[in-house]
Amino acid sequence: MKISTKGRYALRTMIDLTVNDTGTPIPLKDIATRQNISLKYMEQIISLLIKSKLVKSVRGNNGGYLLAKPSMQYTAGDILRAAEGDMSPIACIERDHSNCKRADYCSVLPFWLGLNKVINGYLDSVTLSELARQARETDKFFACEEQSRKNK
Amino acid sequence: MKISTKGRYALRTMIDLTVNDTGTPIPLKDIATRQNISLKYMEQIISLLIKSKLVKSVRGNNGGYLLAKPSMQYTAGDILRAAEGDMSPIACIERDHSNCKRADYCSVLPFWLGLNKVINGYLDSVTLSELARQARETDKFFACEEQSRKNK
DNA sequence: TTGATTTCCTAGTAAAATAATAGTAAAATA
DNA sequence: TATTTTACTATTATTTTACTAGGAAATCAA
Repeated sequence: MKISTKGRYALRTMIDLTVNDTGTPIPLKDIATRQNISLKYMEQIISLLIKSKLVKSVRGNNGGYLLAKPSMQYTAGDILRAAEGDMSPIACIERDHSNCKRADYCSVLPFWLGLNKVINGYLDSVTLSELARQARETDKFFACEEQSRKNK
Repeated sequence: MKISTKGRYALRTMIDLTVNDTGTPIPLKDIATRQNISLKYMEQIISLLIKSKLVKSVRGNNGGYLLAKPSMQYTAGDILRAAEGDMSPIACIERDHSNCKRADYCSVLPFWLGLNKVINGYLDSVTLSELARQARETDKFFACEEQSRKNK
């Protein structure tokens, strides 16, 4: 049960956008360089954030990306759910839990719902601004990179 | 970030062993039939539980499997960690978090450690006997089966 | 001691997911 | 018009998942 690079890179992207915010659009190339992530892969990940309206984009020369709202107003859950699609630990309880036809009979469902609750509860208790603050405190902004193919 | 069939089947196996406990070994064939899971796949999963000493096995005719201790003394975390290998949300913090060389500089690590804590804290707050009780209360013991290949 | 049953162990494999790479079109600006 | 940057789509290598398969070893009952 691991969070994929999509989620982790998305979080780092959002933190980077916050920490390096100057009011003008930040080109993805800058973020990719700072975070040492492939630009092309990054494009796909940020497109997920665009679709969920977490970031605004400006095309063309001097274009780039901007947070859609103040960093206080994002939770880690918002970002991870946008990137990973869903943060529920089992398929049965994605979005509406109308997924599993056996839900009415499933004796384990309450247990999974409880797990889902503590996970998303925690994720939504942490704001992007808090993550950015911690990143600013750390001298340089590094993030865990294990499990990416590139670094093996 | 999903729990795989290994973890889910392992949990169902342990619940089945508890609910159907009579003191004598329960053959895996019986569990596989009741739970509608491939016997051969089940063998691999229960071998993980054997290795972690969660169940005892008796070979030969009239053989089968037994809980190694009272169901009160297992947590869902014990079972899922045995089956899934680890229940930490990112590789950096598996077992000892000596995995990631950049741990000292990682500004996101505290966030992931927090997530890890709420996940495993929850998993360890639920006992097998509690899960078995809920299974007994439900008329028939069903468990969610979505996401397995067989059922698609 | 033979046959049936059951665990144990290892290898193989199809499908899906992951983590990218690649190319090109469209927009914007200088 | 050249350059920069986002936007979109396709392709691909690798890994993981979820099995299937076969046979050895142990145990018991007849």
